[in-house]
Amino acid sequence: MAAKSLQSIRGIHDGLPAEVRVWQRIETAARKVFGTYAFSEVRLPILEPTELFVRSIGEATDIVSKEMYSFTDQGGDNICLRPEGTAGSVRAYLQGGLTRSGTQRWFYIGPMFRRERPQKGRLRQFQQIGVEMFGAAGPLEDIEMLAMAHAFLTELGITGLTIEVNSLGCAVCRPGYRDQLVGYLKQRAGQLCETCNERIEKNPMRVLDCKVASCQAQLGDAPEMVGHLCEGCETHFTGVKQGLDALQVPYRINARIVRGLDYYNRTAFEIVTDQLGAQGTVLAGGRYDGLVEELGGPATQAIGFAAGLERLSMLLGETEAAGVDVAVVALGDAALTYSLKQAALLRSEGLSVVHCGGGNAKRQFRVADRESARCVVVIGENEMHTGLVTLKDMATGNQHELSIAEVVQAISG
RNA sequence: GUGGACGUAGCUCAAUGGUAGAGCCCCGGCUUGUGAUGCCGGUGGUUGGGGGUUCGAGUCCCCUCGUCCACCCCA
Repeated sequence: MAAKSLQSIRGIHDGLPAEVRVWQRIETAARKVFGTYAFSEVRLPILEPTELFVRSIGEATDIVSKEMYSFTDQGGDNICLRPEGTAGSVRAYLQGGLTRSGTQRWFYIGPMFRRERPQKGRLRQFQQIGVEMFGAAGPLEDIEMLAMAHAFLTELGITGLTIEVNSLGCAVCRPGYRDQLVGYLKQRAGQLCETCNERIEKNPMRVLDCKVASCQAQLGDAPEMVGHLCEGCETHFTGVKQGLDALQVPYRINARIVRGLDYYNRTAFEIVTDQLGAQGTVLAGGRYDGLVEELGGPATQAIGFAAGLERLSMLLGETEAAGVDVAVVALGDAALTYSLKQAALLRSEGLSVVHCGGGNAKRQFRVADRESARCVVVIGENEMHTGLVTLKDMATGNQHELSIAEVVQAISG
């Protein structure tokens, strides 16, 4: 608590070694699994024109209306820190001229920014692992997307997750359903909570998953989107369900999943846990068939999802530090330079080596212990003369005089 | 943006309005070529910051910053 004036910004945290180890575990799993589905990594800008998100996410959404870090730069351009990854991906897809290059399967890992009040599982700078597929027509891509998300979380060994799937309909069937729902809600407006009354006009589907018990009590027979799908959406949704069944991907229909962002249609899904308090959504996504065209490209069906790295991390627990292979203890000033050379030799063989800094033996062994070194190589004047080193196994306490080559053999083998 | 809880040593936490402490960690010694277990000693704090009440504030009041939890919303 010492230096008060120099703190990171509220809700923006440091990734220190213990945390980053867990992130890397997640990233490794993502690269492995997404690779098996032939997805390629993209690295996209963190700064984007503000207009991009206004046009894609929707001006009325909370993200755009109050959560974006946007500002005017020295040249007068209105730019912002990206609040999510899909809009930028679409922008890059179009800008890169890839609309005639066949299906694009992308994933990315990186920070996103939203100026919200921080709480459990919610930060102002957070990291997402996102996946986008452009040129994804049928239910088949939806199925593979869900299967890939499932495989990813399975690879991580996270249990207690539920895959929830819904269909949000499309421009054909959603408006009619919406009207019907609004009518239903208006009849019961008196019994609904204050926020739900605000939601009736702004985002009526959100009323369906209100947490207030008295609201839920009113909504038992509320109309649901899945009961009002047009023929195209119905066929699509049925195809998705059949495919998931065939692949034995466990899921349940949650007719009350709502997507906050304007661009979603048809398949929407969330993978949720009950272990993270109010922020139970660990991974979420869906289809956004209209967005590419909306942003000036050719009509292109697309689907994607994003997972919150920090939320996943909270479900995994600590990852043990790798620990160094060898700690070098140099005894006597005469052996210092020589010991540095021996350390370099060990490193050139690929071992991870810490030099304990010379000085008294006890201190150096304590350093070796704190570094969780598997072995200590002791180098003093005796060793300099014989050309050998003393290798001590820190677990057993046994030690022998060996050549460097034998040390490498003993540790690697 | 709204509401609630909290902020004391590097960490985890004590201290009826009356001299700021403990455990762990760290450093040193017992042992100048041997760690993790022992014993002895030591460093470390403007009690988040600022103001107020009081003879006296870590403790009470106000403001501010931050953390956590929830709402809103979302990964």
